[in-house]
Amino acid sequence: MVKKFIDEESGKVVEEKVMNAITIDCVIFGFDQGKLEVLLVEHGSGISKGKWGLPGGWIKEDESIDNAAHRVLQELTGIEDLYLEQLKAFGDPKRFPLGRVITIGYYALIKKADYDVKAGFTASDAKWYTMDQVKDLIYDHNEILSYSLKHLRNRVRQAPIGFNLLPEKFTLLQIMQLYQEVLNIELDKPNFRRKILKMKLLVDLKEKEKNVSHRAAKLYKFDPEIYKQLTDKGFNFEI
Amino acid sequence: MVKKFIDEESGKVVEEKVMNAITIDCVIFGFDQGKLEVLLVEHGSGISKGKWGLPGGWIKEDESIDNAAHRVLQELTGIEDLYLEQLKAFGDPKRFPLGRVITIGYYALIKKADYDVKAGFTASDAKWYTMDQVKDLIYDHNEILSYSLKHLRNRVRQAPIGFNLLPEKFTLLQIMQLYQEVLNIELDKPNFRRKILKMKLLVDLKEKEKNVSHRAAKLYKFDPEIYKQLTDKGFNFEI
DNA sequence: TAGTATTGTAGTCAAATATACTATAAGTTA
DNA sequence: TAACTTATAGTATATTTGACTACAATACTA
Repeated sequence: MVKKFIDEESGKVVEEKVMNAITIDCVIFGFDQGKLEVLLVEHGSGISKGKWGLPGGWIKEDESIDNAAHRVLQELTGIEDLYLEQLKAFGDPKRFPLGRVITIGYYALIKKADYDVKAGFTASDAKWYTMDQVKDLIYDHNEILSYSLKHLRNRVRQAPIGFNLLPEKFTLLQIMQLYQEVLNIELDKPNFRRKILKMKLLVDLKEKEKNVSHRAAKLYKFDPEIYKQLTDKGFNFEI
Repeated sequence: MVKKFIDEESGKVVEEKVMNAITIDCVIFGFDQGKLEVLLVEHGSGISKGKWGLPGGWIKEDESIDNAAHRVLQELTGIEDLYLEQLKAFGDPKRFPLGRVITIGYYALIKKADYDVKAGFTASDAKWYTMDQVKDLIYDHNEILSYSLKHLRNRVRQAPIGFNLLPEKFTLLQIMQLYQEVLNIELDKPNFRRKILKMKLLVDLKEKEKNVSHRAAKLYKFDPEIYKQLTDKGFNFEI
């Protein structure tokens, strides 16, 4: 690991405390068949070869951290527009075995049904894991993952971000199952319907789901514009 | 700004993208006479001489980010135990005029009445500002400050952290005024009393305030142990 | 084609909570 | 002692939540 560096102007070696290696690591959440999933990658080389971890990368000199995260995700998944939010920085001096590396954790929510996320992966393998399938990850990635889940559980109740895990068009039951899974709670169907419809946040698409072996449910979509108008009027999303 | 560095093993100059200068900046909140305040420092030297900004410092090679933040605050204020939480990392490539510096923002809540916070400041001057007194700060510190205020407003409603801004012993009116100030809302006295007392979170100290020119109010304190017991039973703090 | 299973959707009712008040007590100050 | 300020108790109404019942619509299957 790098420990000394050169000051460009003076040419002298500068104290090592100023500089740090810094990376991005991203928790990519998906939702499939009622289960919350996370996308992990297998490391193809280096000391952690064969182990699984969060997808990540370096921050370039001329890009913002958010841009770096977007770029890394775009390279990995091919998806341009996804929900992406910074979690926090993780910087235990021993988190990376070969030296001091600070990482900035992000989490992303993607509409798994609408994309083939693994398209962008090349050398290393990538795989979806349900939360209880996740075992030992490299470095402190288990900590980052559990922190992000905790964070997601808070955020999902305060802001309408859960929709980013569902297809563009969804049924009320799908949202409810999403909340049940993410928050690990049981919800009452009629009560949940009433609560979410009363917000007047969802657009009734006047369509019904197809190819289901039961009575087809109405399809809705989430409209960010409507949400903005509501919040401007003082509306506060809460589940 | 430093742009190249040496790999210790090979002795070669390594690509510059890997390393970054990284700092801590801390928003220190206080509460005095019904007003939320923030502690700013005047820069005594360098390109930002004479300007005001958030207190900050470098992260050392062998300390965690949290420890760095604690150390920086301890050096500045002399206070060991204060409420300190990481906000997020700020990394716009242009945020620092002389080169790429990523900063990790923290915010702290201190019991202003119980300490003389400015004791630790030496060279540079330090001063408390109410939120509306804050003008142009250096770099992106206005952004960090406004982000931290937004974050505080969310957190203060979800967790009993507001008490960290009050003296050890406080009255119900003091808490209420704190919430009114931080959240910028009006509250009803009897209703607020009932709500907070019903939580059974506060310890009645069987004491009354002194030297007040009106009927003295009962004093209470916040007990983290009680809060822990309540949360273990499923209690959820919410204002 | 009748029956059964599954999910969607509407409605009811009591309990809990929030909100807007009024009233009074206990002090301080003039 | 009167006027004033703040603490504290209480009340009445609206709103929300939670548990539950009922029934409609559709698909499958015997």
